[in-house]
Amino acid sequence: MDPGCTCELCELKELFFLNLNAENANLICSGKIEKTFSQGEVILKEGTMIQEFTYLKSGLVKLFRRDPSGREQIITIARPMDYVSLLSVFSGKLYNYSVSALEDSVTCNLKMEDIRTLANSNGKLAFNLLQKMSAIADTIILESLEIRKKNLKGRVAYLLIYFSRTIFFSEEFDLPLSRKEMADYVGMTTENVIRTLSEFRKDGILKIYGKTIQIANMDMLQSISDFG
Amino acid sequence: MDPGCTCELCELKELFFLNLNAENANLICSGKIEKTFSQGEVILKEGTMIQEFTYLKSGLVKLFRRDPSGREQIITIARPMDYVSLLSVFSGKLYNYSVSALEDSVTCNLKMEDIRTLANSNGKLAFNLLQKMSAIADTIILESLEIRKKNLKGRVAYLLIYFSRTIFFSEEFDLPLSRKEMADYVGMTTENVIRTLSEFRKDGILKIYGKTIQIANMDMLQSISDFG
DNA sequence: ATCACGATATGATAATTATCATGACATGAC
DNA sequence: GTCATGTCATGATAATTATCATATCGTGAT
Repeated sequence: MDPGCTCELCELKELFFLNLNAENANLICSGKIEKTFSQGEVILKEGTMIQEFTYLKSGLVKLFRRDPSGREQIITIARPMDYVSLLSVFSGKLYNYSVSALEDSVTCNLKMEDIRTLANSNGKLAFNLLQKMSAIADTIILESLEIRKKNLKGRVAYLLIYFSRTIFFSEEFDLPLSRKEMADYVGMTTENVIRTLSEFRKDGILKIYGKTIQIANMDMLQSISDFG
Repeated sequence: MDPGCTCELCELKELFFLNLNAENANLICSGKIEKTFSQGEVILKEGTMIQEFTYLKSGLVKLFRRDPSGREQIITIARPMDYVSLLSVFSGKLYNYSVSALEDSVTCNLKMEDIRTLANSNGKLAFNLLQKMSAIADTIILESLEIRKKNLKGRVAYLLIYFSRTIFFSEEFDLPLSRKEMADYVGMTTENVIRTLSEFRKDGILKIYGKTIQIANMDMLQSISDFG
């Protein structure tokens, strides 16, 4: 009954099984393809056709786009249980952003056509997808607004707290991004990201060992993020 | 057969009639309530319960939220044919943004419960809603990313082009926002918005008569927006 | 009409942020 | 191993942007 979808903890699977009968769930599951990506590999490329619904099974990825001058702008970071396909998947024909692997990652790919057909004939499934999409879009929009209104220190503080609370669930973690990528994320220069991190270190807010960050004073960091 | 939905050009109505049978379309239409708002009036308030699906029938509105310090941050501007209810409507219980009227506006309000019920039982409707939401979220996210990466001049130029192309379809228009609101939109100070406008005027890019703006050199404005 | 008030406008100055330069330090290619 | 390359780091300087001060203009209230 479930030949293709043997993964544990697949939110998507749950979604389908709650809303589809065995036959249709089977259809989806048997059509899925898993793909493996090493750190740094491109998973989806801006401007290419949307043909699959891509779900992140393990790993960590960044969504980004490139402006005409070639500079990268990071939209968000996604971990498993978030959809990777979210922007434009249901509205457009082409991806308007790229996705690449920050850690070794595995995706689960379903045919867009299957999802479309099933959603069209199954209100509950479509409505659940709608809720998920809405929640994800909400998060990204609010995140973007937060970043936009903060000053540099506030942005770096916000990003560190985001890693700590949302991605790693720990006050000590390995930065998944280079300083340059952090800069691309929050819209500042690499030098200033480095400088700000150094400053936080000097102020005793952080302990930094290369890529490893330990938040030594979360209260202070939080207030910098809130105030900035 | 269509007692309550007599408006012309209602994208929403079209959506429903394409996907619902007469009986259900009727259910939706007869339950709708129209509300009129004067310029400046609050249509939806951040933090309140989401009970209605609100559609803008005429006028122009701004979506915004307020940070703890009381400063307003404008998320986007919506004209008729855009959904007003979009963020969080399907994902949350409370609005996480406010909406107020920039011009005298009329909204068409449907019971959230009705939409939810119908969408759950009608895949096509839910899928169409999904596509609309996805497109709107996309637009807002890309808009926000554009603004975030530009410098002040670029932001003001971007905003003016946005008004010209997307809202008013003319190179001459009355600004729907005060200088302060423009500042809240693009995340800069009121003084700098004013200064930038003055500079554009001195450079012959704009002609400014109070709230009335005429774009005299669109090419130049475009390249400032692109480059900035 | 006068008044009060907010919006618009401009200048001076301070703070923030970017750019440029330089060097240390890793890491992979060879 | 050496070399090249890219990341991390810090300082000096330039450019951008915010803050503060002040003045004008328009508009609604009285």
